[in-house]
Amino acid sequence: MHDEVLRRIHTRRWKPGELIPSEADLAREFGCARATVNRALRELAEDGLLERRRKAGTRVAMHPVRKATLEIPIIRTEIEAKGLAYRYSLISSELTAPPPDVRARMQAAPGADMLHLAALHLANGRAYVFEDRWINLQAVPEAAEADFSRISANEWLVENVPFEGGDIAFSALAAGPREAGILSCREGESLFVIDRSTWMGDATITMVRLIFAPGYQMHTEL
Amino acid sequence: MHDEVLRRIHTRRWKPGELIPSEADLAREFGCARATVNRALRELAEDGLLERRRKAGTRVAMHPVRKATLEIPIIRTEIEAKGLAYRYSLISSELTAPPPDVRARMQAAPGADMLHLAALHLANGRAYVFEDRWINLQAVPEAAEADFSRISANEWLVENVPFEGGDIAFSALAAGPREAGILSCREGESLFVIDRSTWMGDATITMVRLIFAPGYQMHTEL
DNA sequence: GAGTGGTCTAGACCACTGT
DNA sequence: CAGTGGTCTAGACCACTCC
Repeated sequence: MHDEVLRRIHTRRWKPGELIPSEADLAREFGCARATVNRALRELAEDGLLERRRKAGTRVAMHPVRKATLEIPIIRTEIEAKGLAYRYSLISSELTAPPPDVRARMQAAPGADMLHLAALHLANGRAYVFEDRWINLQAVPEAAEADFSRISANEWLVENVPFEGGDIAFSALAAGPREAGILSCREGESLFVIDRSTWMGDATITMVRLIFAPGYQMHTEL
Repeated sequence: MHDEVLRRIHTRRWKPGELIPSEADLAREFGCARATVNRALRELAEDGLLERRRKAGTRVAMHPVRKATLEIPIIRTEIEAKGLAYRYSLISSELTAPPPDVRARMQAAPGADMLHLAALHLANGRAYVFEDRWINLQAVPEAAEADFSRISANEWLVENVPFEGGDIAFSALAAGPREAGILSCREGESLFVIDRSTWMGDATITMVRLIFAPGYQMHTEL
């Protein structure tokens, strides 16, 4: 069912922009229940291949906005999945007041201290990614007790703190003196960067910047 | 239903790694049909929050591999969605034999020419992204007739050529002389890059490298 | 073998929305 | 207001996989 509809889209029997038969008609044509048709069409709509509106019917998407699904793994898992040896090193950990931009984006109380961590993840002994993170202790008080010299905040948070949502931004950054020193690369080299923040309820839990060593590629399929 | 299960995960009433009741049990508890429970749990499993195995049952994911869904829009649409004026400029178009790495990745016949395009997309008159693309004319012969000085290959392909899948890689690149010239930036500046290829059946349709002007961020939510 | 999820059927009511 | 998709019920059979 799902596959047959997909075939009709790919073979252009149903062309982009075209209205396709209603669920009831398709159920009759395929000799199956409407629920089956509904599920197939709903899945294809979630994949961006169909556009559905009540009363108006179902159309083949004019511009199939393909959605790439990025899996965001724990860094240790990502490195070990490549068959490399993982090592982790805490660079610094301090309780301090965040700079204004961080405080603003985390909607934190003016006087409150936060946990600021810097750490390096290594693959086969070579710098892989530098993690610069702020943790909101008002939202996650138990983070004050965690031993981030043993386990990375990345891993500890995923295992211990549930979250409802967050946002991610990907960009490129030229290595400054600090990044060059930590990642053992030349100043000015082009580095891949992920900025991420996660929230639960109305509290921002953590903000992190991941700066990857030169040559890093993030890969996914369509 | 879906939301209530989500609540139980977030409030840790069901903890990571824990086995939750079977669909039949939950249907009794919630006083609803098993199909309803099934749909809710299936969706949460697709989001990476649950792990399901026949006979073994359903568990709360230990490491909730959150999946960020990237929407890959047409460049014109992306620029216009930001409220900026879109302009497009074809830099070069030639029919030529691809370099060995391109030919290898596209699994093309040794002697075959391909269409090689270079183009610039502008937002409010400023360089936004440089598009360097190869199109496999064996897979898409009608591309030879298209007028890529009028419509970008990006847009033409999305509208005219269906595809089954592809892969995307994101990385960072230091601007060389060519990129600096085209994107009006300094040599050595750090640029965000997307490499994408798409296929249909067993033929690779196109390979494209998108090099974005400095400061570009790709953004999504979790 | 037994218990789980995966998928389907047949039917129902509802919510939205274009005409 | 009529037609569409959105969601649900109650029941069934099957496929897989752990024991």
